Amino acid sequence: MAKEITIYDIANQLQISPATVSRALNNHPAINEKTKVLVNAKAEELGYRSNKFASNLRKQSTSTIGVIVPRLNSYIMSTVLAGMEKIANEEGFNLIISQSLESQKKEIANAQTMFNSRVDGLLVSVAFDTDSFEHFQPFLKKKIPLIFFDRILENNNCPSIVIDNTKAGYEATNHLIQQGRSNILHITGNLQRNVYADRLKGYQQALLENEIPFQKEFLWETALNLEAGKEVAQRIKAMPNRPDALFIASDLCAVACISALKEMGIDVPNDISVVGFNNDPVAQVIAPKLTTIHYPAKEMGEIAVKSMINHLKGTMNLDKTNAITLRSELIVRESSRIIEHSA
Amino acid sequence: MAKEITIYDIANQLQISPATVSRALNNHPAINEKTKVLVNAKAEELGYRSNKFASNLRKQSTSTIGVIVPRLNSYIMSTVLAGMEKIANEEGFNLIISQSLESQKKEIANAQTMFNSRVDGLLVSVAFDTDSFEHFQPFLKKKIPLIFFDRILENNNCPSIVIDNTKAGYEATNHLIQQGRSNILHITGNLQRNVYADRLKGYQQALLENEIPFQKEFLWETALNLEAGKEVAQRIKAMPNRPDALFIASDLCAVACISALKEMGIDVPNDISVVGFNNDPVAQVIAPKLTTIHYPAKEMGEIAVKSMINHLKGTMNLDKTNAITLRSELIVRESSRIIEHSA
DNA sequence: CTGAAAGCGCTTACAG
DNA sequence: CTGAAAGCGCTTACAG
Repeated sequence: MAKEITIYDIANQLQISPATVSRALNNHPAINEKTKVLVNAKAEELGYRSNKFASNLRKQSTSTIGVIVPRLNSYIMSTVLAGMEKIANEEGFNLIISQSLESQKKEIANAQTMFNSRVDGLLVSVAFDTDSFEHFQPFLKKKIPLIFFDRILENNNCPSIVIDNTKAGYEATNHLIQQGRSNILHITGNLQRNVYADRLKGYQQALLENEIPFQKEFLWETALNLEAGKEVAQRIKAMPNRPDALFIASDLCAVACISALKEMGIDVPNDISVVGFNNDPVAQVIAPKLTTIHYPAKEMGEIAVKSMINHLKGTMNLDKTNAITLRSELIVRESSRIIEHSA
Repeated sequence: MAKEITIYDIANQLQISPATVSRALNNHPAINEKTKVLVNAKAEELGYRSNKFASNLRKQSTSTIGVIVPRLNSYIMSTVLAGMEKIANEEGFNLIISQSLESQKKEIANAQTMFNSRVDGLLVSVAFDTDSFEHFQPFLKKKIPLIFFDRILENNNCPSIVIDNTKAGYEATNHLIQQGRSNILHITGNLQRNVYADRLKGYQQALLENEIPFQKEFLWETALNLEAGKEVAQRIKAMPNRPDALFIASDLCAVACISALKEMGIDVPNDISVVGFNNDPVAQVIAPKLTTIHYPAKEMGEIAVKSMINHLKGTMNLDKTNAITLRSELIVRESSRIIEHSA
């Protein structure tokens, strides 16, 4: 293996000190422009590459941001991560990504790994069953900034980046009511999580405003995945009094449910109208096309990393920031349009 | 900020040398078991965490594997990454992930960042338009192992992890022929990429064996995304002699195309049967359900990282490995069954 | 089984 | 604008 070039090699060849080389390479304002040019040229010539480990060791910082997500392979999360990677890459930061696989236990292990990796900051969307903040305490103690996004933990003074799930839930439900529906079944995930709890709040609020009583039997907590969608359809089929609409907190689940309903001969939207959540690409390719809430996933990722980096650079202080709320949007398509069909 | 605990603190409190502490912490065989127990207990007590930067600097290795993918937010890639993360996490390695966004230019920049981050190994699936190996040469020169997966670059002595795309393409096409189809349109991506070139080979092979002439007009190179699927449907509608089957090298594109065809009143599978590729969850939730090739994405990610780590640890030498081929599988569903419909 | 000592490649407070 | 020197926290060849 060829020997690595260091700042000492550059310093020797240029007959200047390593300190000057280091400063020139880092574009230190006190260094003469000509020296900088010389140093950079020589660095290029020798194929120098900075040793981040020496630098990190010395500076006691890592330019690395940790990210813990429930899973990598969901539409929302992979899109959030794509946004995060984009900004981190542009800003010269590295991302260390790990997945909790919806288990608090794995999330705790991941948090510890992140801690030991000395990430400069941590971005977290929590698992289905996380009910403790304990594993994040070490970060706060060390003043390592911690930002929650999407699925957040409350009451811990950490900033969060979310959409207004209550508003989104309200709009989804209200839209169904405007279409003349009143027996609206709400299919959701673990209600311990803000995203689902808030969507439920919005659902209830819309019912209340329209003087439709909320029925516990019309609230189903599921895994919100493909399989859950099929099961929901089965259960609906068996109901003596079927709902006339569904508000399902995930598109993939909604689409699986619609597909199963159609196989049973139940017409969507005429027998049952459906609204999903996320604006997953899948929503556009089924028939009928799925009405849903657009979730700004890429933007959420970009803003999360951007906020973190600004905070780390000191250009923005997050300590006073409580929450950043992004705009979501109801997208009406055929799955909830009862009167007319699309051409 | 509380002061970080180092091995010197442990050494002082235990009245032994830092060298012994270091060895005990790393479970060095020469160290007395009792000493190890003592050191570990004290480390725990003081809240010690190893400084990876000092360790990496000294050891000249990083326990970090770089991954460059075309994009994070596709079903296949996010699933591959999920598999990679799982193994890396279990083995105590970190992953640095970046996306080329299908551009060679960005891929070059990412490769350089990986190089400067001194990854111990690099895993790459190349962009649509990558036509040079130049940006990977620095890794080979430094003997940093490089493994290609899914979209590979050939003739460079790097091991690759792939499925047998030719066989998969053959099976998909042959299945359509067995169903009585003979005007089979093949929708694919950039043919510079092995995955698409090989699927085409399989397609041609199946035609040849069945004495169906290959027609250039029945091979369409597209972006293989949702929009492309819609456009394909438009173009088909305008054709005087429409194909009776489609083999589309991506499920999402296939599903978008089916959806558009149905809106035009073209029946799938009776007018046109369709086979996709990947076994994206979306394949199961449309009507008709999509016949496709199951792509072992998670396994591919797991094997890629596992192979890399084994190589780095010296338990497996990759230098003689040319390619690891994973099993793919044709999954027949309704979109290509002409005779009978599912119950 | 343990220790003393050197060194990995940087950065920066201090001095000039 | 530049330099000398110390130190970040480890690991390991060498010695005993």
